[in-house]
Amino acid sequence: MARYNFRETEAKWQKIWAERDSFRAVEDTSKRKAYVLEMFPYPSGRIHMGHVKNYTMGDLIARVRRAQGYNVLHPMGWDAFGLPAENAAFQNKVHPAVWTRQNIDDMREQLKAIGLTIDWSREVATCEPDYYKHEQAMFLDFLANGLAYRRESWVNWDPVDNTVLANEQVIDGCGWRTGAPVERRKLSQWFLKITEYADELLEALKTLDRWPDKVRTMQENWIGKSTGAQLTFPLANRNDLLEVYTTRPDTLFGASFLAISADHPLAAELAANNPGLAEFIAECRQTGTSEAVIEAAEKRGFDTGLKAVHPFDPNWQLPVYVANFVLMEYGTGAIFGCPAHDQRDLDFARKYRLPVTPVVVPAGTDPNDFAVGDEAYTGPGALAHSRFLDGLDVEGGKKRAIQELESLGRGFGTTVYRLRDWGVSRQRYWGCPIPIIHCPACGLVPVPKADLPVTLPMDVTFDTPGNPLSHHPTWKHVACPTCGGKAERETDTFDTFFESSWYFARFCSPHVADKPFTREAVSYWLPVDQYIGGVEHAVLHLLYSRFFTRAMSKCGYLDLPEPFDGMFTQGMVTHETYRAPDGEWVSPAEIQRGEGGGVTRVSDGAPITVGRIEKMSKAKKNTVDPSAIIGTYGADAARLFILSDTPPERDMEWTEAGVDGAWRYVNRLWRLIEDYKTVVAKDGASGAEKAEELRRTAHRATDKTTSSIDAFAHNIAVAEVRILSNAIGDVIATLPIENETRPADPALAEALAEVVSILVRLAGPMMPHLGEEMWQALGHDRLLAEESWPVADPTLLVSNSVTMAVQVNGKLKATIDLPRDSDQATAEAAALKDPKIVAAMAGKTARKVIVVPNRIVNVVV
RNA sequence: GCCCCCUUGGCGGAAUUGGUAGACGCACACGACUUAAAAUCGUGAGCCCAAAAGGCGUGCCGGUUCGAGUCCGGCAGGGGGCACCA
Repeated sequence: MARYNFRETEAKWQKIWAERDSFRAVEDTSKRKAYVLEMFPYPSGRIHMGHVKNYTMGDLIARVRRAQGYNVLHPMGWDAFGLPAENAAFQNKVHPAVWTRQNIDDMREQLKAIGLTIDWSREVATCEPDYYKHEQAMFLDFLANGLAYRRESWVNWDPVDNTVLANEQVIDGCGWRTGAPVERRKLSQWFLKITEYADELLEALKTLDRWPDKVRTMQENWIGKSTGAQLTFPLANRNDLLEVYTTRPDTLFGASFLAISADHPLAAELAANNPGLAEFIAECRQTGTSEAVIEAAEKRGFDTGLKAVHPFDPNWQLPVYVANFVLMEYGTGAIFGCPAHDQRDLDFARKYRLPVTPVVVPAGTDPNDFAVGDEAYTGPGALAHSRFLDGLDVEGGKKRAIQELESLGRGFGTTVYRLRDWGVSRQRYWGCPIPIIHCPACGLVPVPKADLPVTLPMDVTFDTPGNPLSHHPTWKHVACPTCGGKAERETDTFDTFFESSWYFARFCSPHVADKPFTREAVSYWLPVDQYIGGVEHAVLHLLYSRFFTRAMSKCGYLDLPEPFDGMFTQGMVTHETYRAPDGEWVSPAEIQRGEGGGVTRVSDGAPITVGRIEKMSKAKKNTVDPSAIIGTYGADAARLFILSDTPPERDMEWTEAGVDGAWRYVNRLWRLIEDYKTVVAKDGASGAEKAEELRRTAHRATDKTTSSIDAFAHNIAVAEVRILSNAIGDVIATLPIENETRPADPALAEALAEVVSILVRLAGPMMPHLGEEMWQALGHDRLLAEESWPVADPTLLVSNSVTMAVQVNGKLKATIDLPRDSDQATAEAAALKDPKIVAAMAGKTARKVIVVPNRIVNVVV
């Protein structure tokens, strides 16, 4: 029998789906909708296995929902702005726009080879003016609504990419793309006011019950809500106040110093007349922000000589230091130090010989016997040495202290967030221009909406470092829209996360020209019912999009709090790594395995060391090209392997053996259909019984496959399909082929037809091309893509007899078959009669017998 | 340092949520077909024991329970997130 010809078949069905426009989404308010979305790709030039995994998972869901009668929106687009295009332009002398559009064309073809149910008529590319003009208008609306502003601030500067990075884009003190240690620079930047929604974004996490806990926790930590008090310390001999934030107002009587950040305005002022302090501040700024540096950095301070007055005691003065561990960006940039109950404060106090007074002591401890050594006490206890707070617990002390501060007018209870506003200015060319004009007379002037889009000039050069837009001879020179005088365009562009923060809404009506999307379209399609992507965006894209949805709602674009109703984060695709004797990484395509399991390089026979299994990366050369895989095994085999191997949220290891096994199953399924067509269901005593059993298997498989897909247990769904096909194969193997002319058993023939139809429909979303081919082979005129999902008959999910386990003292000794729902007495009697149980009881009498109906009998002796 | 997750055969992983541990697959071994190989089909397999009987088994120690992979406490190992956050 000929092998299944995937090359011909996959091309054929892809063509038919395209010709029939099978996957076009049309709004129809009479139908329930399902918006299935996978994170759109950056057009780097080639798709990778991570894309195949992502889009295969989404496609499985989209196909199942379609079969279940949902009106499905499953679009695709391109996150097309970004630095790689500029790097390519610099290296290959090709314009970013040309490079990007070529990559999009290449990758679109690669994606189509996977056989996805994408509505390509909705494709968008974020680098096109008809996309980004809408976000320019949106930005102006954000500005008008107080959600965008410009401010000079310390920023993270990536010295390799020559641009500013958002806090979310700095990982361990290094740029998220370049890995270069970020520098601190003070620049004027545009910010989006994400902090305005800090509390809403935090609170609404509770409503996102179809999101992974991991992502919700990460966002919660990132937002970093803390409650405490802000208090005022008057400075002695100076008509000035110092504002301090603390989460522990209860420990105020344990204070022994104040410390301000090196970036605090007061520090700068004092440094003007104090060279020693100026030098200390300069040293602080030099200290890097990387983990290693911070870990090693000593707590250091510089005594300013100033004294601050304790808010609860006008006669109590505390020294004021500038300290290297106080951050200007958090709280007020100033702290009070309570060494007994904070480790950093303790380290600092020991170094500068400051008092350490415990004011919280563990329950049952005498305050006068309690001392703090090298470790600060941060646990619960009773307040002591704290005047009016004495005896209260920590929480009570906080409340009482805040009450006192408020009545004295020296402070108030407050909430502080770790979340910073989102800096969106980037000093790059290949991004969306920020639609602002700097006028020497009028200041910051928004580009009038009628003049949008502000488009990128095409005649730019990349031979000088820095931003090509500011180098351009003419582009930035414009007349001020307000006064008509000479003015300059903003030459910064938006962070590319700006584009990806609203593309899911654009997909709802991608062709409207005068607005980003229509109200009707978004109110029908949004929120996205199922979003799928990598966990690396947990606090980047996923947080920005949530903010954007709220911001767009505030500006009247939408009426929606959350963009993504269901979120799923997929695991990565990994592969073994290979190294040649000279230490060079070797790609999987260049190696071969010998008889004895030895691995050598194909080109020169050099022995290869097999290394750890790691995320596929160009650096380690452990990548596998999806197009090569699809060329060798077909898209269906690749899809099946991805779905079957590992639970989707975990990292999967890509192996040749794995995809080879999937390919063999594709063939086996195809042969099964061919065999089915040649056999005849013969009659006999067992025919009806076999028919019944087969139908039970199929309906159980339907039930489990459906629930497994809904629960993202794709590997289980595949296993269920295999169980069903194995069962069908077993039955077919017992039947004669047609030319033996035996009379047919109608019951078995009917059951086989039903069960084979179920099998093909269950397998279709996993292996769609094979699915269509099998469906056609069964004689159907309609496409499988237009057929409905099988529904399990509940009466076939339970059988009439059950096998119960029988234990003696909790250890399995026998199993007994009983009619379903036998009563306890029957089960007990049957169990005690079983010879194995009699033997295991060794003549003893049962002290107790536990019967769980249809499950287990446990005899206790 | 803080927070979160994970640990089941040679491997990926199942287990109706406290009730027959190892579904389904990969790799392996043996057999059939073949001149031979590939492909295909069949059989086997957690570990110990020659086998049966039996015993032991879900990272380790303890607990709850008639019964624990599942619940509780402690420990070890691995992974992830945040991090001088007051």
